[in-house]
Amino acid sequence: MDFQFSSNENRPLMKPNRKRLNQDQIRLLETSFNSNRKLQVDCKLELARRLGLLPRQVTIWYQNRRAREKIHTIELDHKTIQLELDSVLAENRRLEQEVCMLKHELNKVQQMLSVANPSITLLPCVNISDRLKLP
DNA sequence: TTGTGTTTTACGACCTC
DNA sequence: GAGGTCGTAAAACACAA
Repeated sequence: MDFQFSSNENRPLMKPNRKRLNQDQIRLLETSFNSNRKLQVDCKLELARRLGLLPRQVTIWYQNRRAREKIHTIELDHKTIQLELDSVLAENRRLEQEVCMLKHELNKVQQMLSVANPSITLLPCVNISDRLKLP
């Protein structure tokens, strides 16, 4: 394996000259990953042998693949929650409109009653709607 | 080209069993 | 202690300007 060195001679970096895995290597790793998210030792050694990689590289690939899957899952969850939130907000708007309309109707009925019988005490509709509010 | 954003490989620190 | 996650560096790559 090729190595490159840091320009800082006090702290030489031993970083391997990285090469991306080819499509065949990725295909085999993906197939293996889909059958088991956790890498067994014997499986790692077999994969490394078949792919011409170091067992350490197979380990790293699995770690990174799990991390990518986790990010993908979180993104999907986020989208799902966002859709649910949008739906709840839409329902909330609809209910608010309904409350407003009912308050209006109640007002009209109270007005009609008070005209028909002035001795009736009007209910403050604002209090009625307040009772509908959740804590 | 080249500047820039994204993806992939690799590793160290820390955690769990 | 082996192997996991998490955060990150940096190489590899894609692509617009």
